[in-house]
Amino acid sequence: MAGLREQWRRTAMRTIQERALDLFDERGFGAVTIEEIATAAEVSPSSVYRYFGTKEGLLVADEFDTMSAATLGELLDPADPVGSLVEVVRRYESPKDGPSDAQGDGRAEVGTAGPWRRVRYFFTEPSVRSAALAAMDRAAVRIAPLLEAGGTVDAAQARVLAHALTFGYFAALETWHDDGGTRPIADYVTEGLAPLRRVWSV
Amino acid sequence: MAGLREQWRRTAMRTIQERALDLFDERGFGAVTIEEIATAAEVSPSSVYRYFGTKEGLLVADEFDTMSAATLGELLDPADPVGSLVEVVRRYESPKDGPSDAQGDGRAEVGTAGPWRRVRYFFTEPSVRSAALAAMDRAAVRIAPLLEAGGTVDAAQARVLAHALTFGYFAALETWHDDGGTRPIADYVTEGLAPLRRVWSV
DNA sequence: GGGTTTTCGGAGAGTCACTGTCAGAACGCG
DNA sequence: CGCGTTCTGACAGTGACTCTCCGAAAACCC
Repeated sequence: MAGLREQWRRTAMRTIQERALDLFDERGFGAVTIEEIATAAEVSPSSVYRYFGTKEGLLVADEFDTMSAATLGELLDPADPVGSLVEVVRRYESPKDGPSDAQGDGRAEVGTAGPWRRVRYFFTEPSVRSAALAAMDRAAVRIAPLLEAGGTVDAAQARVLAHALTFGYFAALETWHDDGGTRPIADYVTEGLAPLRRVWSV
Repeated sequence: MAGLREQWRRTAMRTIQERALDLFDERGFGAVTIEEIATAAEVSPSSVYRYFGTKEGLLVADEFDTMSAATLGELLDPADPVGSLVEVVRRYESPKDGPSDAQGDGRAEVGTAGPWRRVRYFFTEPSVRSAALAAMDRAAVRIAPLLEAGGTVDAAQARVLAHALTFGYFAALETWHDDGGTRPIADYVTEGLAPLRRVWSV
């Protein structure tokens, strides 16, 4: 099913991202060129653009972008979107893949390993932050119709609430980052978005 | 008080923006270079960058960015931020400066004149949209501490709610734009953000 | 398994947004 | 009018990003 091409494409993308992260961590985002990343990953600069579109795209690869509408619909409960969001975060933030104790030294720290390694740049590099905001916006556009299907709000309100959810998540993520990334992200989302729950309470 | 320099700077900025809008409307955002804008406005490209930073900055000149914290504090009521936002929009959207009937033909249309002329590009040019999102984000960062001072939420929640407000406004603005821009923006904000009011209701 | 089609990565050239630096000019002030 | 400050324009440079073309390898068909 997964052809050779598709398979190689995935591994290539992962290695490109890892090499890029290595270079970014070493010398800073701005001081690394696409050409250097391409050389380090043993691909052409063209491929980096084909895969990720922009330099920021190397860090902001939105999982929601590739997620089908059906899958998204399963995850999100229109009656309790905040709860659904927390659940998604909690599931994605599994101990194995999460940032906690990735090096076995008993300490969790932002940017050491796991899928959250890249998140650090969301809040330190302005251009990356902007790209992350754009990703949140795209997610909101896809979530809005699902909220509308819930029934209690119209299309315009669903659009507003979808943005409130995704960017509220972003804000919670920043608080998590500012805190040093030790406690689970899901906790920050739960606490930070608590006031928003009132919107959907009877 | 306003020295000659400051005065000339302001008029220069306005003419640059107007020339830029003219060119954008005529040939599209992507097809116009900074150099062409500079030539049309009879300034150097350096000045364009000095004034606006980026090409998108020509369209996304955020009023909140230049607004002092004190002024912002006066406008925003922590007990009813949604109402404050509606009030600010209503005041800014005065009939004279607004998009309504600017040509005296009895029709209001998006992008014909007034301060809302540039808003059209927020929702048609991806890079401009991204810049607008970044401006909303900056506004949220400034608003958050004011919400916290209200007393009912902590810092993390204030950050979430500030983002919910600013990006909710953005969403309402898009609905307004999609509708053709005939009805007042304040109406869209009022209706779109209505569910968010529940957050602050007793 | 051989021939055809389709797809995809690499190479190269080109555009343009954006960043510095620097010298000169205009302004503000005494 | 003279002096220090501030702003402007000119210039060169960097690098992100786009576009096009070509060869190779995978996918498809028999």
